[in-house]
Amino acid sequence: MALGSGLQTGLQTGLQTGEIVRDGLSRQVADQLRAAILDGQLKVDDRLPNEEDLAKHFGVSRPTIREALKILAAQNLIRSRRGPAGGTFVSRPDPQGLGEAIADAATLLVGTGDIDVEEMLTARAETEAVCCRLAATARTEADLAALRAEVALQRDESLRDEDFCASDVRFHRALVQATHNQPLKLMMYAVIESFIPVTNMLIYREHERRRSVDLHEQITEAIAAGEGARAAELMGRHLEGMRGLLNATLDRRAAGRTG
Amino acid sequence: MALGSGLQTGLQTGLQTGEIVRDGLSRQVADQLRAAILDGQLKVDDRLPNEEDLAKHFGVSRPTIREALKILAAQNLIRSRRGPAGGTFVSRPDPQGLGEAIADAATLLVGTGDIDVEEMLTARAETEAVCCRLAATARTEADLAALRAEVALQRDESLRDEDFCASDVRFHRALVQATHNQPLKLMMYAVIESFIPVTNMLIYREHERRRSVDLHEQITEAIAAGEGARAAELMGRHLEGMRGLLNATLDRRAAGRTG
DNA sequence: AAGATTAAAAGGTTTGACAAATAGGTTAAT
DNA sequence: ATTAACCTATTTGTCAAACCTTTTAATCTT
Repeated sequence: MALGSGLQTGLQTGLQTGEIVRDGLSRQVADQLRAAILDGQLKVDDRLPNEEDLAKHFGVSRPTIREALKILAAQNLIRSRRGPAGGTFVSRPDPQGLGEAIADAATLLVGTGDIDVEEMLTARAETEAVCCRLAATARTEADLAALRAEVALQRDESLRDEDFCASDVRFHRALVQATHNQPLKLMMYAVIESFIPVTNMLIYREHERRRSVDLHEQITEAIAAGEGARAAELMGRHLEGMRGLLNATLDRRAAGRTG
Repeated sequence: MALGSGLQTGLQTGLQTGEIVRDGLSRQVADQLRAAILDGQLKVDDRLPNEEDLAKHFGVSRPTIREALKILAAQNLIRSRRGPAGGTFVSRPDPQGLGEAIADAATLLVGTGDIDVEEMLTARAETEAVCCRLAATARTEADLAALRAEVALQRDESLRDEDFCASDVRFHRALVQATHNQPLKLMMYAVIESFIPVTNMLIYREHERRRSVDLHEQITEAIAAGEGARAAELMGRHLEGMRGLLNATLDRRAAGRTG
């Protein structure tokens, strides 16, 4: 779309109405462009006018436009390239990028104690059980192969803890993939990219890994057999085990701090 | 923290190494500041140096610093105030803002047809069933009051469809709140802020609303009675009903397009 | 002591310029 | 004719220096 047509400017400059301004011309410009993208006025891969034209269109300077574009780029709504044939384009929405943002936020939330680990394990247990059930009916052979590959890797005793955790994350990622449900996948990014790493960081130092691998394997085979309920039940047991270990770990840390 | 101490600059300017630069000094500055925040070098409510000092510290210009700060502000990691005693501060992480980002992404995914409505309803059914089960044990009287208030509102036949949908969203929000599980709440933002509105937009024009309200009421009372399984089952039925209506709607639209 | 005035600090915005990357065409050499 | 090197225009990226607006706190006035 050429923009220019439907897109209103209507920015609130400080000089005019004196009404409540949600601070910042760049913010307002970003909001309007975002609205245009979400409304479908600007479609995926559409090219926006160049920065100078945008500046003219909105009646602001180029640095202000650039700040606005940076905001949208930070939200993965647009991307920019230099050169002729370059410019700013509407991005295809990308769950991956969103996952990173979620992971950052969740990391912070856990760090500040705003997220209780107990609650986190409950959320994991419930949502991953859902994935197990759906995966049991929707999984393909490729999905099973991916799950089994991670189990096999985790059986390697010489694997460093760090790599074990990475494999654990991939296992759960593959589990979600096996549901073949895009929206669920989107939601589960919060779990995969942040809750799982956080849990691992807390636990795996003292966790004998074999029990985890055994459960991973049993879950995989239950899914392969189409037994969703059993897979879900195993996942619940897996996380219950973690809950116990986690509490022990936290207790020991608390004791170490006071003693 | 005063910054300056632990924070390395080490930006890759175009003139130097010629190595792969992930485009943009502002991006690099933002990445470093973000890392400092996530590492805990910069704690919540810490004040960053003013923009001019940051520019000096990183060896870039003020507009570049401002772009970097806009990126972080867009991710709700920092906030800025004017005036002396003003400045840029590390924000308390805020699930609300993250939820909006998830909602934006989900809205786009639905808009571009990357999300299948069938899959969406499955995801809704499964995850909201989880909420029902947890809410049945964790809900407080205040939660029940909130749920009942929305049901009562929805009983009003003179309510405009638009307001009915808004109430529907609030009902589901209250349902999630009743689980008293922060991480689950975080995940459910995708459902609440985008999947539900999308579903409503597609359906409620032709939906006799009474059946929905009846189910909402039954779900609420099941939760009040602590019968999580029954609440989950009712929610499943609710969404199954929607699935039928939705297919009928889509079929009719497809027919109207060709005929 | 209470209120009005004012100065300073900080972010917000503008202007104008130059740098770097890159697609595409042009020219020169094979 | 083909290929390689080079130019050129376009667009984002960066910089520098100023000015504006908002907010706070110290100062002055009453």
